[in-house]
Amino acid sequence: MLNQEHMGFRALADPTRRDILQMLAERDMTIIEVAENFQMTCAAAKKHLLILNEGGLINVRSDGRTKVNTLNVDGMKKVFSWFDYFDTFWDDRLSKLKSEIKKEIH
Amino acid sequence: MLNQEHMGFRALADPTRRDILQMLAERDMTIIEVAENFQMTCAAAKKHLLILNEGGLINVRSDGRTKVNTLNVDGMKKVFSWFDYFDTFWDDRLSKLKSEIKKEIH
DNA sequence: TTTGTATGATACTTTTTGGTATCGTAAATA
DNA sequence: TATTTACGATACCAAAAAGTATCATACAAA
Repeated sequence: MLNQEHMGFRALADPTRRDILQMLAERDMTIIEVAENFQMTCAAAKKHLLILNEGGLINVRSDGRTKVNTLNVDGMKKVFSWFDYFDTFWDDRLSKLKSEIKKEIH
Repeated sequence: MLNQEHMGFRALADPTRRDILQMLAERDMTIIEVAENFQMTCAAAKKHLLILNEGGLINVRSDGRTKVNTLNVDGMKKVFSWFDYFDTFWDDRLSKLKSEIKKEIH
């Protein structure tokens, strides 16, 4: 196991885990719900959730006797911000934002 | 092999490959230069460059008898834009950008 | 106790990573 | 022209990491 950044990228390398994250962006889910939605066993879902957790991309909260998995926005931001290094290449994205903001101002 | 998006994320899963990308953001490099910079054999470097290429994150251009590896900005943007799905969670990042752009305008 | 939830522990297979060794080719030069 | 050299591609192998599948366990609540 390397650092947190690496674990985040590693967690994102799997398509199922990326889909789980997008679903968690919509609503919190128990492990059972994840397993049902992605047609896998509970044990398999557990592993994906564990890796997502180790990557700091999700949190787990106890709610009575069930556990609820939620998106960890800060963890997502950290991975997202790795791309900051390439900011100089994002000009069009920036200029798009600029024109939108100018519209907003006027 | 799945789709291009997946190959992009897969390519980013390795720390060495992320470092290679950051270096390519600074300057183009031959395979030999990559191998030297990361203290690995040419064969190992070749494999990383191949995976980066399959992920659409780099391009290779022939220059005389040497081959030059360059950052593929469009490919990088495609992976980067996967995070658009989570835009609603990025508010503070957006407002930070906004205030910077407003400063720039005035 | 039984049931629904969740976790742990293995065992097995596949993929990834990096090494050595080899081969091909284009260009410079003796 | 023949040879050497630089650059790079490929094949094969071993170790490590990751993915998959199954079975056993824990535990609270009805």
